[in-house]
Amino acid sequence: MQSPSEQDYIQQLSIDCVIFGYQEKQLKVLVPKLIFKGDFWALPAGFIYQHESIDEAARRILEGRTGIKDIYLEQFRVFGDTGRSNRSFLERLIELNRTELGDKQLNRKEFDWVTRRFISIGYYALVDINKVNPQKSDIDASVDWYNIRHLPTLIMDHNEIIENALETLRLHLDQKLMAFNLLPETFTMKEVQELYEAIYEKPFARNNFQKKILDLNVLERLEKKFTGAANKAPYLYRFLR
Amino acid sequence: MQSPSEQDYIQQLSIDCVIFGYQEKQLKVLVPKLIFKGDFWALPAGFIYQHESIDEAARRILEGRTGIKDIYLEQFRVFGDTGRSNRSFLERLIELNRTELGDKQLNRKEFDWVTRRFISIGYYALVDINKVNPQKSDIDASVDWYNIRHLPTLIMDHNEIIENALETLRLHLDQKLMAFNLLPETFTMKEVQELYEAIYEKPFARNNFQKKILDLNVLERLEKKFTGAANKAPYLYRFLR
DNA sequence: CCAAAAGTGTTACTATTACACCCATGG
DNA sequence: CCATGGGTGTAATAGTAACACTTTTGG
Repeated sequence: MQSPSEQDYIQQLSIDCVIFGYQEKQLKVLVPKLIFKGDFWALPAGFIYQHESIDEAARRILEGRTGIKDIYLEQFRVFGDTGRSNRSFLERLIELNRTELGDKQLNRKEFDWVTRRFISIGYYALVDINKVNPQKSDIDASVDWYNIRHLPTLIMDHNEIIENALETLRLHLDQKLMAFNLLPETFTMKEVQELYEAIYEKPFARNNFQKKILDLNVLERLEKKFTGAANKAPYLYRFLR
Repeated sequence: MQSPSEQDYIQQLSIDCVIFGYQEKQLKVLVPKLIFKGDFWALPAGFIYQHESIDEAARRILEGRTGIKDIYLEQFRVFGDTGRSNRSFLERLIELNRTELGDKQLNRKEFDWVTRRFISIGYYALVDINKVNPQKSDIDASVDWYNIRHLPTLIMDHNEIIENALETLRLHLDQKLMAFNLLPETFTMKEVQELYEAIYEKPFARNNFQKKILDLNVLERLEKKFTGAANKAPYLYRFLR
């Protein structure tokens, strides 16, 4: 693999992705953990090739981490404070991994490239968690889904970026009808409600919620879902359009 | 003045500013016209120094064009398509200005720098039009306020950027209570209403509008404003907080 | 005293929230 | 036939839009 500094990237500009998923009534974020000693977690990120648009770059980064092509994604903010540099984090990483890094020492050019000030475009993505096969990059020890309220402390301002993504998600959820991107192909109304409750961290009244969602006229009612439970079987729905 | 390529800017990243003002019941945008032959209009723009945040850069650019320091501004979107380059526009400009450019020929290095692909962060600003003293840069023939519905055709995607800024302005106007940034220190309720009508391009009912705005509890009612007209004098208001 | 425009109150409508009831399901 | 959870209808409330009336102002 070519090192970043040798590739034809836009300089000092990166993309950070907040990948949202939903499972077991919890809103989750896909966060890789780095292979190095010292417990470093960092958002999936990447750079922009000269020949691709920023949306294409975000799509490429997301496909690399999730294995899926058609992903709902949206830019939500640029993070451009002067303090945004990998330097302090990388120095600590090198300090803690001196022995392991001995042979495959980062060369000077590489170190300078990645420790310069970076301005980052924040993208968030909504995926059906069941369709995702989390992919490790060559510096990831693991890639896991974390409940948004039980995240580890990530590097730099990545926790703040996630919080910012969540705020934007809440603001635009109804307006752009994007919630259904987090659900499987078919789902019950209760599942939609629990998803909303996970996102907004507050309860909704069952009957009013159903009315509100159905009044959007974007759901097709399918057959009933028999679970074997001793109660009325709920309908399944599919998202249209 | 140093040429861009010699300065310590972030590469291939620019800031485009949509400066909104309000006058004579019209929403206006401050647009400079370039000195070159061929009628080129371009949004106030600039680059980001290594030592300043993107917000600071936007503030610097805005202060340079308006002469005022404390400006309400907000980033609203990144424009990052691959086609975004000054090349075609600059080639046409050079073609049309061959004779004039003869002596002060752009050098190759300079041309290469400014014709590379650029990714631009869009900021919009809201100003009290009476406080602004439009400043020409050294390549501006004039800087004028244009009614947002009677804009000239600007270079590149700048018309699209303005339309995008307006959409964001509409979306966040009430939520962030920013309308008052477009008005002078004191104003009548009718002026607020006409401002809203200019922004949303639709009429509002007078009495309901008054109630809505007063219910925000952010206005202080001052003395009456006597214009000499043969009708009840309206109150003046001041924005609080 | 009149026209014009501002202030305010009152009613009608609509959307949201709260409450209530009935129905399907499997043990 | 009972407990459980789902579907739906109705009443109460709040928020918005429409309408009406009164007041102030200078000629």
